[in-house]
Parts: sequence; structure tokens; C-alpha cells
Amino acid sequence: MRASSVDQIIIETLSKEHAHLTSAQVYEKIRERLPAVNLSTVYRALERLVTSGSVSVSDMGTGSAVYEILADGRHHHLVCQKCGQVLTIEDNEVRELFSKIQENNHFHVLTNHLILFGICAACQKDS
Amino acid sequence: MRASSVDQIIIETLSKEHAHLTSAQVYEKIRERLPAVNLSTVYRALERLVTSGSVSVSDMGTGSAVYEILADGRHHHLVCQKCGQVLTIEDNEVRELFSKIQENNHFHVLTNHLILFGICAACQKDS
DNA sequence: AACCAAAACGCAAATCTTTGCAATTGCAAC
DNA sequence: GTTGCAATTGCAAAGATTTGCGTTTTGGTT
Repeated sequence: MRASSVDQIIIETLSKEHAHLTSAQVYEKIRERLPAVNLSTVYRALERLVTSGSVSVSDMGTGSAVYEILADGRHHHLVCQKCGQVLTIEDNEVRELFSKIQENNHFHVLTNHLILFGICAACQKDS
Repeated sequence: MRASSVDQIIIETLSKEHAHLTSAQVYEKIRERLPAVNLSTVYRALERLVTSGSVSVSDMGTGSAVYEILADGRHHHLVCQKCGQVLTIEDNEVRELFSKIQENNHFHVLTNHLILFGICAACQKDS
């Protein structure tokens, strides 16, 4: 892989934001520095970064995928299907399962950002 | 929810197939019995069935989501990012994690079909 | 410095999925 | 049976993402 300026700027942007950004949001952000960049170039750069493991992509059920830098501690998310609330859970809650799956199946898990859908505590009470 | 004929036919179709079908494949199949049905109707019916828990949807990284009946024993998949091979793992390997997450976070997990990406044993040897 | 192959890019088109809206249908109460 | 309302549908358009292809850029080699 070559050092693409788009890749670098996306990493810098996502590192500064520390948030889930959609492709469109990433596109807008990096256009401040690369005004002529094309959206498909952003998609391809994001794909490279996800494959290389520096960025995570997740479908949180909002209609478009969201991207996030993976530099700081890994984490995962619980998305409430009723109220849309997003809970964050730490990686150690999940890593154990991944280890077992790796042992049992001789499969090296690369997925680094899990999204689980369900119902949060508050919405469970409501019903 | 009302008894939609499309919902019923999709369930019957997926039950017969016992496979991962794309929305386009579902569309073609049910057109044999409902020739005038619209693709967006199929999408909406699939969404209902997924929400109600009778069908699972997963992005296996093939460009389009795949749908599967959930009637028979639940299972999950490991997708090799090198060769594309799909391994099936049983629900008990995963249910334990879900239980812990439910306890720790008072969150009722509804996700019923997990897709984990990684590298299979064979491809690990190759590299 | 010139050259080459591979990687990245822009653009347009294709593909996949969702959505707004008006029309239709099914179910239940009357 | 008909009336009313909400769920479902078709259609067209919008939105999200991927892809083919010709061009440009990059990094390494001569």
C-alpha cells in the first residue's frame, strides 16, 4: 500500500473527532483540506483503512455506515432498537468470546468493532 | 401487524431454501407466485420479518445483504476475508457472551445472527 | 533524470437499499 | 355488510455504496 494523502487526512480527521462519522461527514471534513476530492475516493480510502485495521466501520442501523478511528482502546456498542440509545462496552467483555472462537475453529478473528442490537434497560421497563 | 401475503410467501420460500438468499433472489423466488410484487415491498416485508425475529439478515461482505430463516437452530458465521470461505458456528459458542453482556449492561440482546470476519486456518498457513 | 509498474484518483454509471406519497387492502367494530 | 383505521403496497425518486475505465501520481529502478 502506498502513502495516500487522502488516507492520512482521514486518519487525522477521525483522530481529532473521536466519534462515529458517516462517509458523507468524512467527505465534508476532508474537503476543507482537499476541496477537489471525489466521494468515491473517500470510500476507497476508508475501505483501505478498515482493511488495514486503523479504522472501524459499523452499521448502527442509521441508514449509513459510520467510521471511527481505532487508535485508542477498542470498544463495542449496544444499540437499542426502541430508543436508539448507544451503549459502549469495553473490549475485554468481548475478547474472551473471540479467543474461544479462535481456539475452537482455528479462525483468526479480525472483526474489531461489534454492534449488537437489542433493548436497553429503560425501554425494557417501559413495556 | 397484519397477515401480509408477501410475508407468508417469503417465510415459506426461505423455509424451503434453507440458505442465505439476497433480496434479489428472494424477489425472483416469490415472483413465481406473486408476479406483480414490487421490490420495495419485498424489502419492507423482509424488514418486518427481521424485526419480528423470524428471519435473520447479515452483511457477509458480498455486496448485498443475505436473508435466512431462523426457524431451525440458530447459528453464526465466520467469514474468511482472504478466500471468502464461510464457516458456521453453533449458537452455544456465542450465547454465553450474550448472557454476560445482558447481565453486565441490563441490555436485552436481540441480535440473532453474528458475522465475524477474519482469516481461516488454511489461509493462515498460506501466509 | 527518465522509465516502469502498481497504486490511487476522478468521473460516470451501476447496484443496492430506503423513503415519501397516494392508492389499496385486511381486520375489526359497528 | 359497511364503515373506519391502520398496515401494506406500488411507483418513482432519493440516498448510499460500489465498480469500470481511462488518467494521474507515486516510489522504486535503471
